[in-house]
This record gives sequence, structure tokens and C-alpha cells, in this order.
Amino acid sequence: MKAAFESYLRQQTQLDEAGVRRVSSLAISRKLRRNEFLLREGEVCRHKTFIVNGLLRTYSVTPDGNEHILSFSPENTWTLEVESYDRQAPSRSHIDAIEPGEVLQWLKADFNGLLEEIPQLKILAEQMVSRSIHSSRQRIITTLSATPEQKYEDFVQTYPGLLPRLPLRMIAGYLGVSLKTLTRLRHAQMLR
Amino acid sequence: MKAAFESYLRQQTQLDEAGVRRVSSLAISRKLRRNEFLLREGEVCRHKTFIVNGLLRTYSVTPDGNEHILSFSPENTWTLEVESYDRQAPSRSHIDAIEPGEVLQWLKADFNGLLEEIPQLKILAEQMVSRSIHSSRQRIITTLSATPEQKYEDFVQTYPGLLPRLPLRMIAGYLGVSLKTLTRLRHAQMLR
DNA sequence: TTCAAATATGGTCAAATGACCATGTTTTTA
DNA sequence: TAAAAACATGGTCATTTGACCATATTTGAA
Repeated sequence: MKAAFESYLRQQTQLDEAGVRRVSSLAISRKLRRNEFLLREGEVCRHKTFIVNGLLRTYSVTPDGNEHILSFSPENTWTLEVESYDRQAPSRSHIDAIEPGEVLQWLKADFNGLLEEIPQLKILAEQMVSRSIHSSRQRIITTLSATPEQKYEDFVQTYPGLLPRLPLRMIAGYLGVSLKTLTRLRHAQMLR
Repeated sequence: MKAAFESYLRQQTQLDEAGVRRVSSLAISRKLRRNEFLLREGEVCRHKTFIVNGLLRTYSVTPDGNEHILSFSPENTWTLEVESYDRQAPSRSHIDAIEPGEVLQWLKADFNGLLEEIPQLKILAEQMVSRSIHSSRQRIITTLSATPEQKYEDFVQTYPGLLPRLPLRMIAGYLGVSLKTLTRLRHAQMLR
């Protein structure tokens, strides 16, 4: 089960075999069932998590009951609740499994140790931060300027593989659009 | 003129006097007139910029002519076009001055040198990245879930000092709401 | 396999929003 | 100081969007 992660590491970094094993050795593996929570609102996010397989989502629920999705995390990506992880404060979001799957987790102290110890891992971590900033900015622009149809198109382009794995209402929750609006525009696209 | 920046540095870091001077010494100062561009779309962002005084904005213009504002940068904050700066690729946003002011700039190579040289500056830089991630996430949630009125309230709460310095249409461009909607809800608030 | 729950779609209606235009005011700049 | 530009507000109207409800279909769990 750690094999998939190790080959990910070899692909993404210049780590030698010893480094790969070292990082891998501190990982705790965990299985998730469908709808199982990785982290609940109010809990403290104590781990960095790598998704080996499956599909997770990070979302928050407004008082009126709407679910607003911050991100989807498919296999070979990482997830955590940054604010909570950084400050070890209660999380304001939930993370749960849309599909059953397996993840690897590192305790914050362990991971920080690895960052000090292994410069190539630090480089990877910085790349991840940089990508995260870019995609947040991109998403803000899209959210501000695009019509629902453009947002949907953009989503389809950006995450083509995710589309068939997600119920439509979650895509709506990600785009900030009602389910009704989404089905409407899909219907309109059918007619073309 | 560099004095303001130096006292900012002393407040925000553990830098000793030599460190403060060293960072300050590599800065290039520049004055900006009202509406003057710091960076145009298509140009490469070659500097990190600290705003000594004045008020800048980062925004992009959609084909239909609407201006969507990514961020405001008042005195004692930093600004740059991250994507462009990181990859030295053409910027997709403009940065210009809403108010006349003065900024300090560091060439990327110089700043990276300082980061290597001065660990406390590295810490400050990482703090800035962390804050930037948090505020982006917060903004995404607000944009997704709040009504225009809530967005406006949120803006007033978060940036109380900025409000009187900004034309309303820019606040609209930041919130992703039409100017009309903004004046409407303000009118409604007056009546309460 | 069967039943229950979740899901996608559609209809109708009311409310929110934006586009367009005009006006009075304030701010800039020549 | 005077003219020009930018700005905030309001009116009207068409369009978009969401809320609510019903239904058919798909999916998941017992």
C-alpha cells in the first residue's frame, strides 16, 4: 500500500531510495469508508494526509444548511485543513470521503522533522504551497468573473477525470451555484 | 523614506540592526502617481514590492470590460504578482496605484539572496505566505456562500480603514457584485 | 435481491441582480 | 479658477437565479 506513495515520491522529487524509505517509514496508513470523516469541524488537524486512492472533499456548512466545497482531493494528492494544521486550532471545515479509499498520514511533528532532515522534501512542500496559492487565485478570479456556464466549463476543463466521479450537487457546491442552475445549463448544452 | 520600512522590519522580525540595514540596502525606491501602473498585464513581475505609503490594487480585466480586483495593498503591506514572479512569466493582472505613494522594490535575485542569507527574513516570508493562503481560503468561502450584503458587511469588518479610501465601484469589483447592487444594499441599510 | 435513500431533472413562481440610461455631485486636472 | 472627468445614486426593465415541490431514475445497503 505504501508502494504507490513511494513511486509518487520518486516521480516528484530527486530523493534517493533511502530518503524515500525514510519518509514512507513515518507514515500511518488508514482506510476510509464512503462518507467517513477524516476530520470534523471543531477538531484539530494533526496530520498531513496523502491520498493513495479514493476521493476526498473539504467543505464547510453554512447555517442555512448549504455545503460549500473548498477542494476535492483525488488519489496522488495531499490534503489538510491548513488553518487548523498551522495553528493547531479547531478546524472550520470538514474533510470526508466521497469514495472509499486509503490514505497515508504523518503527524505534524514527524513531518516537520522530515522537512528539516530532507531538503528535497522541503522543495516538494514549497512547490505544493506555490501551486496551492496559484490555484486559489485562479479560483477567486473565476468565481468573481465567470458566469455559471463558464464556471462549469472551466471545471470540466480543469478536472476532466473528476466529473464522472462526483454527484452533480457537489459540483454545484464547489462552483457556488444552485443545483437547479447546473441542471439547467447542462440541459441547454444538450440542445446544441 | 526607508525609515518607515526599517521600523516595520524591526516590529515584524527579530532582525538586529545590521540585518535591517542589509535588507534595506538592496531596496530600490520608487514613487507612484495616481493611476500609475506598477505592473501591466503581459509584463513580467521582476520585483517584490513593499508599500511605504499609498494604496495599490491588483486586478484583471475580463473581455467584457469588467475589472475584478484580487487584492488591495495599503501601506505596510507587500505586493507582487505571484504567478508571474515565481516563473518569470507574463503577468495576467495589472497592479496600479489608487492613491499616489512610495514603494520599495527588490529584484528577485537580490531578495532570494537575502532569504538565504538572513533566516529571520525567511521566517517573515513564510508567515506572509501562510497568511496569504488563509485569506484566500477565507475569501473563497465568503464568495461562495455569502449574499452581497454579507459580503459587504464582511469587507467593512475586515478592512474598516480601507472603506473611505476606495471608490464604491472598486469595492464592487472586489466583491464580485455590480455597482448597482452595492448602492442598493447601502440604501437599504440607511433606512434601518 | 429488494427496499430505502440519494440523485437528477423539470415546472412554477417570486426575488435578486445586472444592463442601460439619466442626473446631480464630487474630484481632478489643466 | 474653470472645465472635464469620475463618481454615486436612482428609475426601469429583462434576465437570471434560487426556493419549493413533484417525479423518475439510479445507487447503495440490508
